[in-house]
Amino acid sequence: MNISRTEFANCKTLIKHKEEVEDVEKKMEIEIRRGPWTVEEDMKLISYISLHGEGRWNSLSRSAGLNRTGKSCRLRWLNYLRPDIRRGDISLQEQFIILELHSRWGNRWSKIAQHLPGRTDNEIKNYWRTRVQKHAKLLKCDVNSKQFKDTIKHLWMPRLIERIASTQNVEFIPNHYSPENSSVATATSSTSSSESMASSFYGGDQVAYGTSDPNSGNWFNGGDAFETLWSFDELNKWLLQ
DNA sequence: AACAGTCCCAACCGCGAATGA
DNA sequence: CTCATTCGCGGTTGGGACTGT
Repeated sequence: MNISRTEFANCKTLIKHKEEVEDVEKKMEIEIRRGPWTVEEDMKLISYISLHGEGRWNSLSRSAGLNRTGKSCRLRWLNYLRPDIRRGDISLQEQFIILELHSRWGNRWSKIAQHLPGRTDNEIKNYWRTRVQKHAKLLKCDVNSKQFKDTIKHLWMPRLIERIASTQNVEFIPNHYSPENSSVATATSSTSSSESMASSFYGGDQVAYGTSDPNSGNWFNGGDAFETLWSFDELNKWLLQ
């Protein structure tokens, strides 16, 4: 077994630390709060961060007077309380981006989330697990199988493009569009490939639409469940071809 | 109305990596 | 170099909401 010195040291530290924490918690009967956050806790966290900023979560938790772990505070802030969190249904465009980026990077939720302003990795992960995996289950195929990936690439994504093109004007193309990325113009017509559409939306590997205002009526809005894009029978027929 | 089954999401957990003393 | 602490990621789960019978 190959293990680096650092890894070995980390293992030892982890075990020792865990034992110590458990020991102290037992002895002192410290009541670390778990479960759903109360309004008061939220207010404490928000007001503390607005005054002192985020980071150093363990000490932040103590200083803010919260009987929570630093981890719990961080999660609550990042996934729920942050002011730039975008709520509501995942739009068609966002669905498209998730499908496209997942096909490239797999379960790299945080990386995918970087390309969806206001969406958290947790939200995207939940979306994938509840919606996309549900379809794979219905079709009785593995979500990582080539068959299912092909379904996404050749059926779902083109359908999404059609729907997006039919519901959006050219004016609603992403605001990072530039003349050198002229594929966008054709991408919004029904004959484009999903690849060119994808690159037009999120600018390849760069975060290209970070300036989109989540609250304005831009191309991000107008969510629509992708279940409405096709029927289950239709999907099944395609799979059996 | 009552119950059972399913869906969905907030929150937790374990782990590895990074950072600082 | 070692040890302690913190951060961030991906996987999992508990329970409320919703839907069907």
